[in-house]
Amino acid sequence: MKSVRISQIGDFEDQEVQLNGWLYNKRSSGKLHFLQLRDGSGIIQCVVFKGDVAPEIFELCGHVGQECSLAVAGSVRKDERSPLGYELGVKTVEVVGESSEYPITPKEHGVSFLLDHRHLWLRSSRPHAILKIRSEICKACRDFMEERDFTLIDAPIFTPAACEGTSTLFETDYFDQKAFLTQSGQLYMEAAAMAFGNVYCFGPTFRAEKSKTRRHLTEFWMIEPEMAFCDLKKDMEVAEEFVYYILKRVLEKRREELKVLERDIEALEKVTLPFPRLSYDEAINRLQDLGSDIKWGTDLGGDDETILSKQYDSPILVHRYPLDVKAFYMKEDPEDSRLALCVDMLAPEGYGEIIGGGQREDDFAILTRKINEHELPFEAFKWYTDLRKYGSVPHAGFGMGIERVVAWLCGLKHVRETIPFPRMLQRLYP
RNA sequence: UCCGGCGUAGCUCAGCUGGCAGAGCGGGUGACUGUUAAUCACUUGGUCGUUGGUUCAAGUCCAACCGCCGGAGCCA
Repeated sequence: MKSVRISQIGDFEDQEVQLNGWLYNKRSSGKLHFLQLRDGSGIIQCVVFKGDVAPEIFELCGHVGQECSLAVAGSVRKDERSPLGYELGVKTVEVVGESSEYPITPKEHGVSFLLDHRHLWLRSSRPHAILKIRSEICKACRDFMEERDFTLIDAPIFTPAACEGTSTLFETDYFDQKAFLTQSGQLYMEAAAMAFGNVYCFGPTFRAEKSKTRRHLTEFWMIEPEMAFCDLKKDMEVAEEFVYYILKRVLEKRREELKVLERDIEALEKVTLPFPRLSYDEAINRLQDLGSDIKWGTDLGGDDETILSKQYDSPILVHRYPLDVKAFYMKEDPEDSRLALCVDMLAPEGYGEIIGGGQREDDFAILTRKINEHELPFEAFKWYTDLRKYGSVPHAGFGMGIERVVAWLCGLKHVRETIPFPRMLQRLYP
């Protein structure tokens, strides 16, 4: 008999098939058992009628536990009462693997309990929907880069030094020296951009920051494009087109999952190109008008980002922050030496920063001075300054945090649900 | 690191001015031919986070510690 996936069940109406899956839930009513079977592609109700199956099969179905794995055979039939449109009229059931007292019941659970059981929680409909959307977003990212002729260049995970200061790095032994887990692939992408033109990396990054907020993980995934012969203006255009492309893909392909998550889809459909652009100066004035006590020269706080982004339906691009609050590699604005040619993209609905990027300092003398001013070890960055000695060109790029984009598109309060196995200040298990 | 809050059954929680440890869900048994987090009956289940203190008596009051949650800073 043919084994089929639940998502394909409509192609087999009135045919006998075998389904392989796990028992999601069960209800009984005298001479009937209703088995909700889950196989990762969908959930279907399998109806076991006492008159249709052997007595020992009916008895067995009364005692199978939640998440018991089953091979169920029967006939596919259309049924208006089913959310799927079809159910299975069961002929035989075989237990593949027993399960009893499964910890995650259909009732409510707390965050800590669910995260302690993340390896099992993945089976539930909500994590399932989120991770399907994450998968779609990752694919959209790669498709966009592929279509725009970006070359995938994988950045190293072990690095000899920080790119933005050492306080937030995970340190590890590397034979007879120290190594750090990467907090960005950007510097390596700059080298690669000089070789390939347009490049990107996509992988995990690590921050040892002891931050406990809904927007932070110690291990998170970032996609970092870098473009040679590119200025801030073009950088912002690529960034907005990229985010819009991802959004459209999710709306097109993952509507069912958004519904499971009860996402306000209309809010996502309001996003249009081009995204509003605000200079840092304008943002500060705007925030002060809205009642914030923020002063020129400081970075935007979480509350400020929320207040600002709630003024718009689309993500916004805030550009040209004060040089002093930004990393050493940011290029100075030739029109105002207090400013950096950088940009942050803030997602709407208060989701905050999803992209940070900008034009890089391409002058050898200025970059060397900046490294010293930031008290960074020059030896560790010697290779990086070489890029300014041998055919330096204007170049720019950005980094997008995948988890924050997933949180925004899914409408989630906390990024811990956007990654299969979150790593946080208080969590390294499972 | 700082500021708040919470630790009671497998889970979610109630437990008042200190006086016999509780509910719902889950697990088990049974009833029911159409259930949708099924329903109904019975039943099972406890080192009240840890240590110390006050008291005739502490889940309850006090102290310290541990764990977790929320927020801030920093960032994607």
